[in-house]
Amino acid sequence: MPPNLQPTFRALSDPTRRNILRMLGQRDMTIAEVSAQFDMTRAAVKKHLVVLSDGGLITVRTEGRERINTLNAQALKPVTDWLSWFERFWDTHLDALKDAIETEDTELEKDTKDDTGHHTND
Amino acid sequence: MPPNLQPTFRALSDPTRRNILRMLGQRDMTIAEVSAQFDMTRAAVKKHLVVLSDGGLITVRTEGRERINTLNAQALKPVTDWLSWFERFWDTHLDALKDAIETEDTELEKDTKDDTGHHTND
DNA sequence: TTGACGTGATACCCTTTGGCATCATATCAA
DNA sequence: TTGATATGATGCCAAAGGGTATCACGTCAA
Repeated sequence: MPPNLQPTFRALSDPTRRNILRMLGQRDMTIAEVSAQFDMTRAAVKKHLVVLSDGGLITVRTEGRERINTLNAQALKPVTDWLSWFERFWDTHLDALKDAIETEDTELEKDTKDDTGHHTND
Repeated sequence: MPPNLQPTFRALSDPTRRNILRMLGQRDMTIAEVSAQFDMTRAAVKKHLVVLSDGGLITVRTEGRERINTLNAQALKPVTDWLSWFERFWDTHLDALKDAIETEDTELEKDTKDDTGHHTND
């Protein structure tokens, strides 16, 4: 059972945060280093980092008085998995996946309070 | 040059909208049909459909007095492409992609007003 | 010890977002 | 025509989001 997608999708919904992920994909950075790349205060960047952390997309380790932010790209896997369900609509060379897809059809997302699960499809 | 990712990521950031996409992946639906699946007013669902449309994820065609919503899964492609940049961190069997990835390294996202492009990395 | 430095935390602001209620408009069916 | 149906559009509201400014606190280096 995949973890809740919502915090991760939420984290990805902001361009600043997406850019931070790309930056951290190149090297670990302190908050100050990340902040230096943007036209906003350190506090604002810090907020973004918290959201990214909530989404599991980064981890933070303390090193002296610094906080090193590290990309945790594995947290993107549930997102790509969710998206892969739709690949059938543009990708034609799908074969073995069909079965897995079909069985997964009826299970829609149940990751937040407002998911009522009313889907009476099928 | 991929279209702006922001409207698409934005559209995906809400669980109701993600569920709508899954539903439309199974069959085209009118607004009323979509609304029937959720514990919210038609007006609220309509707003979600507008956001999905803004993100290019659905198309709408008029049929009599009805509005048929159709999934446009191709609009997810830029998202998966963006995410694929990170696959190197959990996927090991990457070979030919390495070069393409390297050349793409320096080009971060430029899809909104608040992307300052200050990235002095490299 | 004493600052400077890196960060956490909080309060406040304005805008966006997700929801509702309501009314207007167009179409289908008698 | 007349009424039910399907939708569009608008205004309102509370909450969330993205920023700022500011202060407190631990850490490093003299």
